[in-house]
Amino acid sequence: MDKLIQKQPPTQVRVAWHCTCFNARRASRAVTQFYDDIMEPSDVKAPQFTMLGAVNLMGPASVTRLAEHLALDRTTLTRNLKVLVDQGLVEIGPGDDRRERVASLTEAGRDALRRATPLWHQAQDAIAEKFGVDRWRRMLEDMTELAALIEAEPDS
Amino acid sequence: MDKLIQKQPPTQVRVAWHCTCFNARRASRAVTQFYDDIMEPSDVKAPQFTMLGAVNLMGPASVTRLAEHLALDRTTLTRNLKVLVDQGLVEIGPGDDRRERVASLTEAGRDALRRATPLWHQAQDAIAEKFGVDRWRRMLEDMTELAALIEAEPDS
DNA sequence: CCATTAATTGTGTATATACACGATAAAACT
DNA sequence: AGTTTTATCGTGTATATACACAATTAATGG
Repeated sequence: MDKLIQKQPPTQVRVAWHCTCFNARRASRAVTQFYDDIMEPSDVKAPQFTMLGAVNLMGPASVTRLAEHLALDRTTLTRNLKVLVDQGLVEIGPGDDRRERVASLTEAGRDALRRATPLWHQAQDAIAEKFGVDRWRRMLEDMTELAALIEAEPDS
Repeated sequence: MDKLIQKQPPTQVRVAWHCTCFNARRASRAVTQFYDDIMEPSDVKAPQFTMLGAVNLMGPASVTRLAEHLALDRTTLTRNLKVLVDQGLVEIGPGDDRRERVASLTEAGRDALRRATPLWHQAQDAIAEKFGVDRWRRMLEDMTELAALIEAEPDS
C-alpha cells in the first residue's frame, strides 16, 4: 500500500510553473534583456544604470551604504563597482573613516548617466504600455513590497 | 537660460525606485535567497530544483528543448546542467539526432528531487502566507505574463 | 592604556546568466 | 550527388550574484 506513484507529470508541471522563485527569476531575465536591448546605444547596461544612479544620488558613499540602498550583498557590489571603475565611470577613494572606501561618479560617469537616462525612460514606457499602465504600476509595487518583506526577515 | 540644474536628487530617487528592471532583479534576488535558505537541508538550491523538475518532467530532452521550456538561454542551461552532472544528479547522453545531447535524471537526481520537494512547498507556502494568498497568486500571474510578453518580442 | 569587540572592507570560490563565435550534423535545393 | 542552408551544440569571455574567510581600523570596557 505504500507503492510510489510513478506518473506524477501533472504535479511536476504545476511545481515548475507555480514556483515563485522560477517566475521571479524568469521575469528578471526577461526584463533585464529588454532594458539592455533598448539601452544598448548608450553602452550602459541596465544593472549598471542602476548603480550609476545610486552612486550619483548618494554622492560619495561607502560600499556598505550603497549595498544597503540597492538591497545587494556588499561583496556583490564591490565586484559590480569594479566594472564601472575599470570603465572610468566611477572612482573609489578613502573616506574619513579609514576603513571605508567611498564611491563617486567621474565626469565620464555623469555623461554616461545622462546619455542613458532617455533610453531608460524609453524602456520604462515601453514596458508600461505593453503591460498596461495600471497593471504595471501595481506589479511594480508588488515586487517592491515582496522584496522588502523578505529582506526584513529576522532570520532568527 | 540653458544652465544645467545641478540638484536633481528627487528625480534620481524616483528613477531608482520606479525602475522595473531594478525591482524585478531585486525581487529575484530576495526570493532566491529565501527559497535557498529553506531548501538548504536538501542540498538543492532553488534554481537547481527548477532544472531537476524540468528534466524530470520532460524526460530525456535535448538542451534546446529544455532551454525553451525554462525560458533560458541555451548556453546558460549547458553550464547549469554541468553542475548537476558533476553532482551526479543528471546524465547527458547522445540522442537519436546525432547533433542533440539529451538530459535525464539519475537515481540520485530523483532522490534529490524527492528530498527537496517538501521544502520547496514549505517555501512556497511561506511566501504565499507572508504576502497574502490572493495577492501572491495575482503577482505570480503578473510575473509570468510579463515575462511571456517580453519573450514573445519579434525584435524585428 | 591595553584588550576585546564591532564595523568595514576585499578575496577565494562557486553558481547563474548571456553573447559572439565556431564546429558538426541534418535537411533542402539544385 | 554535391552544395548550401539550417539546426544543434559547446567554449571563450564577461557580468551578476552570494557565502565563507581573513585583514584592517574604529569603538568599547576595564
